[in-house]
Amino acid sequence: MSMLEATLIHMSLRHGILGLLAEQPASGYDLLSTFHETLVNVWPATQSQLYGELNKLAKDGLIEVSATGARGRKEYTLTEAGAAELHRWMVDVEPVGVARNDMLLRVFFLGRLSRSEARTFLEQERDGTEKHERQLQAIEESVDWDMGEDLATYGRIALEWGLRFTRMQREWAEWALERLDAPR
Amino acid sequence: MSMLEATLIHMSLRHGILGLLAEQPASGYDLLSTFHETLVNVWPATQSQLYGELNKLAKDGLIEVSATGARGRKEYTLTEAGAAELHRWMVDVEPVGVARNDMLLRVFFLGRLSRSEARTFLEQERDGTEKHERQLQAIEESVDWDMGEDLATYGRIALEWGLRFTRMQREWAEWALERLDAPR
DNA sequence: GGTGGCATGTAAAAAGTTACATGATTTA
DNA sequence: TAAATCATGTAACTTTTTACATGCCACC
Repeated sequence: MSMLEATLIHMSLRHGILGLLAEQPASGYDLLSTFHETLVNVWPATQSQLYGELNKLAKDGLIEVSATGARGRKEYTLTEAGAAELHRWMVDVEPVGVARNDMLLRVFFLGRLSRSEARTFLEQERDGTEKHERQLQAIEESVDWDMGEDLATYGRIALEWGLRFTRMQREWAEWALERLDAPR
Repeated sequence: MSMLEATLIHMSLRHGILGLLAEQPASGYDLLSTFHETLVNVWPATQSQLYGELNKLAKDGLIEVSATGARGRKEYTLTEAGAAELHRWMVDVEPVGVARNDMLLRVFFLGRLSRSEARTFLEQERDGTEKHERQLQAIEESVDWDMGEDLATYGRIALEWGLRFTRMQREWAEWALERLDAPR
């Protein structure tokens, strides 16, 4: 694969790391916390994947070790090449959007279940979504969004997506349950 | 890995195939059409993946070749074991739900862009979502939903999710654009 | 006789998950 | 001094994508 082609492929974990390091230098351990705490609903990453990608990014010159600390800690900093790649991904690469929804896949096949089983399925979906909705509401209320940091400013906008998504999905499940009882 | 554990892992492509074969026997080619036409927004599958999975499913006894036709066509039928596995997945396996959204990941990093670039990003998102919304509306209007088939009955419920999702996301992008111009 | 659609497959690489593995440092 | 946390890595496997590969059959 040529260098030109290499710049066109996806790898959003890579860009998630670059985006976080654009805010401030961090270790793999630091980044893992952020992926688990802040980005878990948007781009989950495992420890294994993260450490592997950090080494690849360093090898590719998009990040570099800017400090070493106790316990083998390596603090990474974004390079100019890394900042350029982040910017390119932000403005030139069209988002893929959401795909693959195993809940909706089941919905297509609800005809294989009894009416009662289908109702239980949709009720569980409604309740699970409502639970998630309340978790997001709790985050909204607990975080200080006026702190002036970019990640908070735009994190609030991402959270709004989640709040609207969970409300939408809960209402959809309620609608589907009504339709199930009066399908025709 | 034991047989017991094997029944607990994900593999929704597998269950997408089982679900479609539960409606009626079909060849890989038939199934590929359905994945591209009906399930593309829910569970995309490539030709390569599909044919490979069909052979695995046959080997595992969840489907079987019920007829052969011209050009090497193999028509598959769901076995009892396959129907049982489909049912198990429908009622016993909790949906994973939506994860990984590379559009929202970019939103977290919008602070790295100029105000103008960030606005362009959100406008593109709004316009792209609106286009998708209109495509789904066109499907809703063109399909005969009263045909009495399960896949249509529940496909309509899945489509409703898409209609509500695209409306939600378009409205969210509009909200985000307003907030961008009056952020504080 | 050529084109388009029907029909199935393999190979290689990328991306993601789970489990295994090790060790240092801080804090109670 | 024991437990919790910090800290990084490897190995095996699964899932998904992209590209390559082949050939039959119906229709014009």
